[in-house]
Amino acid sequence: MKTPADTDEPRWLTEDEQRSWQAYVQASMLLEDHLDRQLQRDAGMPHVYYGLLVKLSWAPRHRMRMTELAEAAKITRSRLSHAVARMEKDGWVRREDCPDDKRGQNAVLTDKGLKVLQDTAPGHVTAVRTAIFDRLTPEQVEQFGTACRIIADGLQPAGADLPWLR
Amino acid sequence: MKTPADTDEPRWLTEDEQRSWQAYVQASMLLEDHLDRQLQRDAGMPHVYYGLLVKLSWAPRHRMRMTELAEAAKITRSRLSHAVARMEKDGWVRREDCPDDKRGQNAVLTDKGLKVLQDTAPGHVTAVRTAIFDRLTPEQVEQFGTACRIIADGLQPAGADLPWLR
DNA sequence: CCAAGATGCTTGAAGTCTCAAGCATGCAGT
DNA sequence: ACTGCATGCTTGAGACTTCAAGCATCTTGG
Repeated sequence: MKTPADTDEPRWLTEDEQRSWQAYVQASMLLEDHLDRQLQRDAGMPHVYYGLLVKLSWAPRHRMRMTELAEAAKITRSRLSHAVARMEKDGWVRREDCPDDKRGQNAVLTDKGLKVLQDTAPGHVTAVRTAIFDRLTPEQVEQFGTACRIIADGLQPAGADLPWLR
Repeated sequence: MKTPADTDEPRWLTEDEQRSWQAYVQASMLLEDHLDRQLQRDAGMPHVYYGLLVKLSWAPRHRMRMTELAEAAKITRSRLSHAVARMEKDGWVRREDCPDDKRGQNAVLTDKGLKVLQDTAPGHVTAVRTAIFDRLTPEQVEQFGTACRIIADGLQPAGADLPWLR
């Protein structure tokens, strides 16, 4: 249960850090819960699935390799497999063999999937805006984004495309 | 699928907002994943459960009413019920009838639970620090915390203790 | 005191996610 | 061409969460 690094007394969080950390944990809990509920109610899908549809809609020809999509959405391939399986049942997404790599699969956004996304987007954006951006000044938005970017960058495997460094 | 409010074209996110939003989504995904993995590996529990043990350890006499605990941790009562059931099996928490309200239950942190928490805390704090606080300036920590607090406040039912207003 | 509704918590089923394992294909070195 | 390992993706089982429903206890108004 202990790694060598843990045996030394760690640097605990300062009071300020503790407060910010608790604020983050609460915000992220409430936010995920809020958006999941909103999307489940209005579109019958969890927030992550919505994100997947969005990524696909942004992609050229509305299709992406599974691994690529998983990385873009920051989820595991396994999770994506299950998610696509589910959305395939709903007819929102279709699998397609990859021409150049017989192991590969493309996830393709269907017309039905696109329509669902278009119908759902306004309500979802409103929810996000109401929960966040209508409450923050442009400066705060920027600061919040900067912090998030730094955190995200720190957590991406140093060279996600340089696996031999890991 | 549409509520009246959705029929008007919504205010889409500006480019800056969109960027901050994507940064947040990615950061929160990566972070939850990272901490869940760390705690699962080192202590056999998901991040939420760790949070519950922490709240209990902070409470007077190491015990809290179920509803109180659920609200503190920003999770549903149902989720808490399942979580406590699981941790009760592990012997980390014990249920106790509430003296003044026969419907009520207290969740009580056991000695074993406290020990698990103490053993786990250093590694977890280090993970949090490495992922976040060692990467942000004190000013950024403050700004990040402020934004999170605003978001969290906006999502708590206006008067969580004033249900008749909802 | 009683009925009716509110509150506190739990339950089971269905949905989702994780983890480890597995299959098929690609690729590098010989 | 062949072996051995890497890569791309899927699968099933078990863990966790959600949702709706349920039971028991309080509380309020008559």
